[in-house]
Amino acid sequence: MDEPNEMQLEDNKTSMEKNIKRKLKTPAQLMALENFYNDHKYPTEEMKFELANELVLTEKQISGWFCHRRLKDKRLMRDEVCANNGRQDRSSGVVQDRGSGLGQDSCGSTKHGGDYRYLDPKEVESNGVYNHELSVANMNYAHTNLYTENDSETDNTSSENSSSLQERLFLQGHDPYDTEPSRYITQNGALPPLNPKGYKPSGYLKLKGEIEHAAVTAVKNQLGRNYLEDGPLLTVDFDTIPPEAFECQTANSIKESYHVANPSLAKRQSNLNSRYDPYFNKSSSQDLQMEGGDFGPSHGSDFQDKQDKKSRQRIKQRTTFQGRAVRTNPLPGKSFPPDLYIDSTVEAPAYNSTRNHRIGAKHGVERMKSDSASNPNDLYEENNNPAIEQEGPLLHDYNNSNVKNVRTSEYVKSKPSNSIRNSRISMDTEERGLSERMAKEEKRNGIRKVKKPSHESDGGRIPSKETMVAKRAKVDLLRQYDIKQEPVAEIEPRKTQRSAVEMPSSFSEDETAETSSSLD
DNA sequence: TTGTGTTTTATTGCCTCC
DNA sequence: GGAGGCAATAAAACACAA
Repeated sequence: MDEPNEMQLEDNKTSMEKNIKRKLKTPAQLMALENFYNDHKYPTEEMKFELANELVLTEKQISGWFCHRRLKDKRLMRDEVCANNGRQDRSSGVVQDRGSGLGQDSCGSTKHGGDYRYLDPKEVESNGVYNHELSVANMNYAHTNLYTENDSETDNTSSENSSSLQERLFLQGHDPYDTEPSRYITQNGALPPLNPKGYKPSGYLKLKGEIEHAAVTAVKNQLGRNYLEDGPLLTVDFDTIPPEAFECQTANSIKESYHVANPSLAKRQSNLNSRYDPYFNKSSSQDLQMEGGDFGPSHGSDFQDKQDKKSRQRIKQRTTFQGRAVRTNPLPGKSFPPDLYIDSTVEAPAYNSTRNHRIGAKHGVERMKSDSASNPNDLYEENNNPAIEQEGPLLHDYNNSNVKNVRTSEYVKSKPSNSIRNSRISMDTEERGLSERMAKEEKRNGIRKVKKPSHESDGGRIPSKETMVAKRAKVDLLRQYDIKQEPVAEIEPRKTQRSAVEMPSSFSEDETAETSSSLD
């Protein structure tokens, strides 16, 4: 009777002893996991096994990581919903209509009616997509294949996997939640067809997208050239729009929406950025060195450290990453998807300011670069880690996965961003993928007693999806394209703009709704 | 240098589904 | 009943401010 317990205790002991110090995943592992997670949020056993083998992790670790990763997304979504609800309360019905009939519910859950109820998260995330032989090394290729396959598919939102949908949407520049100015509004202010390629989101995406299009279009039209010609002007001038334009204080509310609705958000965003910036800045400064062709000699020196610190402090005050690496094709030999260029050239620079934060966001993976630059020997703690020894295979594959990476960066890039939106980006997929589960969760939560006030419910958490996206974007771009960042000095002029945190960088849904509501 | 806050990882228990 | 997933929790790792 007690034996199993004792055995268990012993096992736990040993396992605890083994894991006295929990080990952080190596950047390579994280990157692989993240990339894989993009495609398969619910990996099958086989997938986990393969992943575990490839990454030299246990299946348990893989499972745990995915589990936590999902939780993380979920949490972000929850926060976002909370934040949105807070703001929506102050806005008029347009916003709320947006979710009508869609089972929009209160903070912490997303019940989706319509098409998504047919989605089985598991099936969608794993089986539905995973038709390729799995190998971490092939993940990106699989992804690519998935793309092309889906592109040729007819619209069947209810049956397609959410990831592919998401990707396709992004690939086509049609984030249903998003309204990218360069795409969604033409020079004459008319709405372009929702889907030039024939894809049309159904259900929630469809309704939401259309509503937003109308709303956004209205605002965009009103803002006129500033918006159409140059994004940043929009945000910069946004504050100066006479109150009459919005019939009352909404002009301010737009500007302050984030702070008002969720002051902690801005604060946390700020914290986040400040926290993450150094990582990037570090790499940034190193990139500058790299640009000069000076890679190694100063690594690890005190001088270097001090310089880094100083430069970090200086650069931290600036806009760090302008996504220019994406804007200019760093690899003349390699083709960038047209979207990228369109996006880069046409997209309102206002987005850049926010993108800066996103791309500049730190993550362990990001450190991979900076660390590798600063201390090659310290790239990985585990020199004996086969996965790292396989850095060849592992990283090499990523290096080869241009399409994937471009997609990823595009994924980041093409989105007008703020912390709220960032969450949504990932949730587009996951909400649907998890909708069923979430519904159950809802159900369960109604019955289940909360043991403790969860820290998750503070509603102020900064979506680290942002960091994920930023991480991927930066790492992918920098690593795979060996991008040389442009000197900060070139970027500096933008620092006159308010930070992404402070200003609504784009027509996010809420802002749009607020403005459009007053337009009515 | 230290305290604080955040993120990440690991573990455990419960629930749902097959 | 087992497997898988989620939520809660603890703790390590990390970054930043004072």
